[in-house]
Amino acid sequence: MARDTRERIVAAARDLVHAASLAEVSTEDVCRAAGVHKGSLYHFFPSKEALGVAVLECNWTLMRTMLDAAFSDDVPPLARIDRFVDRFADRLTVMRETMGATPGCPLGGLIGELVGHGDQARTQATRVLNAWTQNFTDAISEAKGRGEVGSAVEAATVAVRLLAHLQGLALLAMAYDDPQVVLTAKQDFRLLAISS
Amino acid sequence: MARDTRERIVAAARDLVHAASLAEVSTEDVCRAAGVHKGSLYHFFPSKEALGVAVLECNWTLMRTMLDAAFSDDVPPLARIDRFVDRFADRLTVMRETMGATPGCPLGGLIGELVGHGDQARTQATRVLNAWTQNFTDAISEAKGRGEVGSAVEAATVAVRLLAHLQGLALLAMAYDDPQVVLTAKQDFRLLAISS
DNA sequence: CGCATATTTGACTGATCGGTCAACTCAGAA
DNA sequence: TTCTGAGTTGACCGATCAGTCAAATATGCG
Repeated sequence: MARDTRERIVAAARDLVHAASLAEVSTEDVCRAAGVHKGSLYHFFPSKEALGVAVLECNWTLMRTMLDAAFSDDVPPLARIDRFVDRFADRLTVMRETMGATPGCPLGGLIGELVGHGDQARTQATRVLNAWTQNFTDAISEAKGRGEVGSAVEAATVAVRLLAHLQGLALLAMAYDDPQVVLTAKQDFRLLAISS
Repeated sequence: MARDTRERIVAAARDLVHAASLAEVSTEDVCRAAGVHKGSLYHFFPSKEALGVAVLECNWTLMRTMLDAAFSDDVPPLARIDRFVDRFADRLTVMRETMGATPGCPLGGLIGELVGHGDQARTQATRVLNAWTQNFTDAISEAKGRGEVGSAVEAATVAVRLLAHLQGLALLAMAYDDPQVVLTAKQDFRLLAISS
């Protein structure tokens, strides 16, 4: 019927997978939700795993959009990080209302699942993590130039820790069904970034 | 044949689940690995989900042992935390050699999966997280009494952040297939605990 | 229009899933 | 010795799984 079939499949899969996991969602579930038949799914994707990679790519595009908006340089670098945390928490809150429960990080959860699934999936997973880290690296680097964080700080190293911290908070937010848990990241990031 | 059948089932399930996820492991896989028949599994467990809860319980017992050893008061409180991180990393390293890849946290991964699976599972998951957090809370509280961390620090609040940080680092360790990633927690914990 | 290609259909496969069941074994109590 | 009940067996169930395929249809181009 339409040219957007592939996108509809990925979008449906994204929602279902985010509410559970790739392994818990069947290709038939995805087809039903997308209003599409099995053959169409396998016309666009060679395997379920490939669909999973496409979902990760889709989630990364959405995250990329959020990152670009939050990290734009209309405010000082550390404020950008705060802004990102706020929006990340907002998104968890919205999703909590949409589904019945707080989901985890749409990237972290899928990455954890795909990492043990072959080379392409693993490569894609680390690529996404590296790209995400880069946003933090840039912001911290700029803050360092402004003297807002100690000069002994190595931006790239700290950035990895910030990403890890956010991922862990997202897991706890899911476990306690409380998106607000991640907001503490705003203070925590400063503590992790200030000294080396 | 033996009275330890239930334990063999749980142990087999634990290994398989830790190397992948509960959803990716079938009851037949578990039975094969445990040298047991389907009926025996369902004699001890009413459902696959109940088996998952038992695996979480088993992993928690193992973690409890590690925690008791690491947090014994023969060294100052902050050193206990360091010791725990070292042993946690050691365990990931051993498991990396056993399987082909670095696994995530045996508790964190399963908790993330069980949280969306009904009341009993969710309750168990939060109970484990709370009990784990308590170890950090006690150590920080004692360090506070000794003046090793700022008096403005609320131990319980900081403890949650430490656990979150460790969980996030475990995810990244899995993604990058490098258990050493979690070792940075030793420095990070100090930064997170020192001020409030 | 006619033709080639891209997309969609929907029935189909063989394997595997979680779970059930009646029959069987065997240790221990009376 | 007999009885009992926990533990074990292995075949079996209906449902669902990921994936296939030939035929039908839509689309875009000359």
